[in-house]
Amino acid sequence: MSATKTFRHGQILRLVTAERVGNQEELRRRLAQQKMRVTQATLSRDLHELKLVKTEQGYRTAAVLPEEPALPALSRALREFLLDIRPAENLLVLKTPPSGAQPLASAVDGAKFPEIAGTIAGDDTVLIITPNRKTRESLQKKIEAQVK
Amino acid sequence: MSATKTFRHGQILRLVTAERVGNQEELRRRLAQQKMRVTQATLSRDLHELKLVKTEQGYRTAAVLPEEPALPALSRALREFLLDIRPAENLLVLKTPPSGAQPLASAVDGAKFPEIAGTIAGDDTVLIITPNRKTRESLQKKIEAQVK
DNA sequence: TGTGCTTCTGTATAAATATACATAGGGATG
DNA sequence: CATCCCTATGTATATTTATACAGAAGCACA
Repeated sequence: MSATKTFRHGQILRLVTAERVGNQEELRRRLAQQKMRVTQATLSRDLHELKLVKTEQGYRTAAVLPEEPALPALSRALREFLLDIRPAENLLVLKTPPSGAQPLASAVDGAKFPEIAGTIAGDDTVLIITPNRKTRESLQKKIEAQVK
Repeated sequence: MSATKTFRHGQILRLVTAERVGNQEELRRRLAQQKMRVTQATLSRDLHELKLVKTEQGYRTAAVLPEEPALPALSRALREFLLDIRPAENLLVLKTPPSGAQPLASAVDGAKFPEIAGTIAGDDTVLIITPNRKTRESLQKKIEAQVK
C-alpha cells in the first residue's frame, strides 16, 4: 500500500464519519479541497477496500454488517403473513393469505426452533410438526409472542 | 400499501436472506421465477423502502447500521499515522509520516478530549496544547491506551 | 542497469441504480 | 356517478458506480 493511498483512506474515513457524503463525486470534491485529487474510479476502489457501503445517510462501514441480516425475518414474516394459528395436538397450522405459506415457512425454518420436527408449506397453509403436544404448546407461545 | 407490494417486500427479504443477490436485475429474475414480475425501477424503490443496501455479499439490511460508523476514527488514525509521542510539560507532540498530521489532528479534535485546549497540525507534527502538565499526562495516557 | 513483477491510478466506458414523468387503479366524498 | 387524491408502477433516461485496459512508478534481483 502506497503511503498516499493509505493516507487517502484515512481521509475518506474521516470525511464520511464527519459528514454525510452522498456519492463518490461529492467525496471527490471534498478530497480535492484538501489537495487530494483522484478520480471517481479510484474512489470506487477505495470505498470497496474500506468496506464502506452507500446508505441513506451517506457511506457507512459494512464491517459491522452481520453475515446474515440481523433482521427479524420471522417476526416480520409473521406480521406480514400470519392470519391465524390453529393448534392440533402436536401440530401447529399457520394460515396465511394466498402464496404466503412459502415465505412464512422459510422464515420459521430459519428461526430454528428446537421444538420443530419439520414444516410443510402449501399455498396458504403452513403445517408445523412438533414431537408432542407439550412442545407444540411451547412453540405456539413463542410464535404468539412474536406477533404482538 | 397494496397487498401485492407488501407481499413482494416479504419475498425480497426472504430471497436476500436466503441467497446472495448481486444486483437488482438478478433480484428481478428471481422474483419472476415466482410469478412476481416487476421492473428494476420498482425494485430500486423496494430496496430503498426496505432499507437494504448493497454490500459485497449481496443486499443487507441497513437497519442495524449505526448512525455513526462504529469505527473508532481516532484509534484508526493513531494506528495509521502515529510514529511517536513526545511530551513536554503541558504540550504533547505527535509525530507522523509526511502529511499525516492533518488527518491525525482532525481525528484528535473529533474525539473531543476535555483535556485539550487546542491543536495545531503541521505536515508531520501535531501539537496538542493542554492547560498544564497534569492534564497533559492524563491525555497522554488515554492516547497511549488507544494505540495498544 | 535491464527485466520482470506488482501496485496504483487515470481514461473511457459498461453496468447498475435512481428518478422524472405519465398512467392506472382504488378509495373517499360531494 | 364524477371528481379528487394518493399509491403503485412502468418507461425512458439521468445519475452513479464499477471495471477493462493501459501506463507509470516502485521494487527485487540477476
